[in-house]
Amino acid sequence: MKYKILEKPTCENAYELIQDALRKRATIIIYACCRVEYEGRALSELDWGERIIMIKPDGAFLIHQDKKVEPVNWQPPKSKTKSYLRDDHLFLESRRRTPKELLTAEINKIQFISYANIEDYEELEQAGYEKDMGDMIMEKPHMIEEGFTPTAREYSVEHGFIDILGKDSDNNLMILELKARKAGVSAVKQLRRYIQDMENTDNDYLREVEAEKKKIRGLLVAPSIMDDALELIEEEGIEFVSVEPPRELKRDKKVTLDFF
Amino acid sequence: MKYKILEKPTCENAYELIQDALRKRATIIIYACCRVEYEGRALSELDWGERIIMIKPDGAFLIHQDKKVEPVNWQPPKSKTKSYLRDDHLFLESRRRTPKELLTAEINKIQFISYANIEDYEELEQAGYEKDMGDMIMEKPHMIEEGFTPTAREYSVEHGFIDILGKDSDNNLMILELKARKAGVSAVKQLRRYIQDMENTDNDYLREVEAEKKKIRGLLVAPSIMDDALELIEEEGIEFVSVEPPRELKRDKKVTLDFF
DNA sequence: AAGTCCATCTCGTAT
DNA sequence: ATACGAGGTGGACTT
Repeated sequence: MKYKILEKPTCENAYELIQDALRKRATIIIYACCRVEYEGRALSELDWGERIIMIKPDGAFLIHQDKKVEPVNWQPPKSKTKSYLRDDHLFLESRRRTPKELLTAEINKIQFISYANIEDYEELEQAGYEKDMGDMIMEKPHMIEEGFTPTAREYSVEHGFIDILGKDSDNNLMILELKARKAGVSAVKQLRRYIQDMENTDNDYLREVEAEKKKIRGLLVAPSIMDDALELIEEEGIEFVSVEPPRELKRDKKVTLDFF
Repeated sequence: MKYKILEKPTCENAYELIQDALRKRATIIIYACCRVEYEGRALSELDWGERIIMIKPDGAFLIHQDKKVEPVNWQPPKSKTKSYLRDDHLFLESRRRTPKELLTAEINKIQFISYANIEDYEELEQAGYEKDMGDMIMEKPHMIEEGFTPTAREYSVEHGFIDILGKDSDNNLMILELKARKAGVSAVKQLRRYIQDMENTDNDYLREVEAEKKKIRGLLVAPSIMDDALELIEEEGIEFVSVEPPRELKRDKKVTLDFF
């Protein structure tokens, strides 16, 4: 059986179905009137009302109201779900060990309940992120400027990691800060801190730079930049390079490569 | 009618039900085999597989796989949903204006589809957040230390907002950074920046402090602190004060107040 | 409409 | 297990 639905079941019948579904590691959907309590990292209470409850085979537990993308209450994957009957009501408990968290839904009326063993073997293919930008720049450094040579990725400094470190054609040190979205003031400040870190820290790159009396160039690499960030950049002598994050899915890329 | 379910409907019948549900501003749940494409802030593609699709009356559109809390694809509230039939398949489109985003689900087989006008008039009551901590400290400043007097909340400085600004019993300036969860290195760095901002900026507080030759004290206020953050705090001369975020719901509070 | 910041952020990944 | 950072972050709030 692929799925099962009960309409307006008694709490007892719903309880049986849930036990069955939990054993079979199925995905459960319940449309019911419930009251919810959560205690763990924070504390919350939601009075009686109709909601959609979803319990996934990985232990994820979601309670959705009829608005917003996010569930009103939830537990993450690997939580343990239990159900029991008490005072003519159906209770659902989802428990997590670390951190210790407990979500309890008390149900008094069920419109419908279903479970299904969902068949899905696909994963989301996506593009357009900072990592994709970094990959692209490492592969095609000339898109930053002619003669740019990357020397390190995720280079650790006092205040974090420099996305890409490299040299220009005159052997000046280049510090690249990548943003996949419009860059704001915070990105400029971050880059400024990295530049200071490189100036202050005693390291191989800096010694080389000093020995050759070269400059340290800071480059903010993003598709676009906010006005106030642009002002700050000019004050700081930082450069801005406009680069769009690549919008090519791996699957499409593979097809292209296979083609040649 | 409160809700409606169709089991194994044709795409045509499902289409009719969806049109009906969208008119009635109902919440739609579909368990179906689909393919999904998204283009907007990023780009993604999800090949054929069974998923749960939820469309809420506020325009929120969610596609859930059988794992994780977060939907694999989604659109936020106020998105516009359209559905149409093409090549024997059912298409669902959810469109957003700013930023321009489009989510398209192509459905070839439906296990079941339902819609319901959910009755829920309750909102989540919650406690245990940074704001609650701030409220509590403003009300009972002595919990920071004897003689502490708050003078400002959300005080704007160069790099952000100081959670609480105040004075100790010797009239030294105190900068409080609040964290409702375990504080890490980043919280210390944030506080350090605020202290520097106050030292560098020409402002009333500082003039007063200088005139009286007083100190500026930085306090990290959180339930606990990570080891590396504690090391950094000691280096920086910042103080740590352990405060648990209050865990009292407004409803309970009101009841308590009514009682007396 | 755009910016800012918190969150039971979630989720991946490195340690 | 824990720490750290990115995210189509979402969502509330301010400007």
